[in-house]
Amino acid sequence: MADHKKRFEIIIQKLRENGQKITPQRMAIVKILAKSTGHPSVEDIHDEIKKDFPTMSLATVYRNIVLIKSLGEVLELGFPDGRNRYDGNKPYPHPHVICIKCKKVIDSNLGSLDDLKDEVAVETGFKILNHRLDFFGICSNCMAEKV
Amino acid sequence: MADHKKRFEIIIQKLRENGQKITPQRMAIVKILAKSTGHPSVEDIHDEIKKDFPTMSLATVYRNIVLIKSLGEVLELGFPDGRNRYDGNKPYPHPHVICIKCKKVIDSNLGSLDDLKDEVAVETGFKILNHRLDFFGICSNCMAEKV
DNA sequence: CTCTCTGCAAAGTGTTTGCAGGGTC
DNA sequence: GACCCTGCAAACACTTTGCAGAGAG
Repeated sequence: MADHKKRFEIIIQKLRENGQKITPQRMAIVKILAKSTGHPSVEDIHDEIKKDFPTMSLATVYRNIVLIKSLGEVLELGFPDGRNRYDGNKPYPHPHVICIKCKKVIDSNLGSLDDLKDEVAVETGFKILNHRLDFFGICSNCMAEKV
Repeated sequence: MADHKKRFEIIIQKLRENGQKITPQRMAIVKILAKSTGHPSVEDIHDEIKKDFPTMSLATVYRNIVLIKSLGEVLELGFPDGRNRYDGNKPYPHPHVICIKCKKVIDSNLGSLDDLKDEVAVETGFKILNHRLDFFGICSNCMAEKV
């Protein structure tokens, strides 16, 4: 089974277990999140779904993302421009590389921060629950453009 | 000369070099940013200054932060709760450790990410300009509280 | 049949901007 | 004296919320 198909089933299952109802809108949102390799914003998701579902409301997207986030099944990428992006395919913390020109976001597969996390915990006395590591720069496409 | 005094002079000097005028409001803002070990929000800064300067406007704080940010003399910490914090004492990227209960932010002195940055650049083809590394958790104070 | 979910519109929150008067250089 | 800066209030962008009707289980 394809990876994003699996993720879709997992999220839907988790919703069911929590007594949530499976509405068509909810399925459409989960479907996009499950294969969210493009790190869509709420508006991206809304636009995408409106193609087949013209009455879909932005509020519904927001509400469902809050819900799925509370189940730990989607990762929110806080964005400097105030437009958050979401990753429901890899909902655990992992490094992102972000182009400040075209806003493209790609995942990096490098570097576990577990050691550093432990060191920081000792240094500060915190119990570390979570982290985020983002690199900002210019992607090769944007660099190639002579603007 | 104390560290934050030095930072104050550096920022003021940089403003002068850029042809900006040194107003009392601006000095007050720079003074707080220069010793911003507490990582104040815009509202924190505004509140602090209003004690001696009751007519100080929020808009002025925002405008000055944009200006100083454009000179590279203050670091903006994007916050999940949408209330940004600022560090004008160490304006270069460095790891932060954030308590999700009391919102306290402290600096970590560990870990250079230069190696990782180079690896990510090779992996993705990006030219990396910047990064951010934040750990979220519970500080020892909040852990001690039986709430 | 019950109880949650949706769509709509209004309200909220943090930030930015237009304008006219005031202050720095 | 020229031009930038400030304070005020309105405008903005994103997100959240109240309500009444629709739909899942």
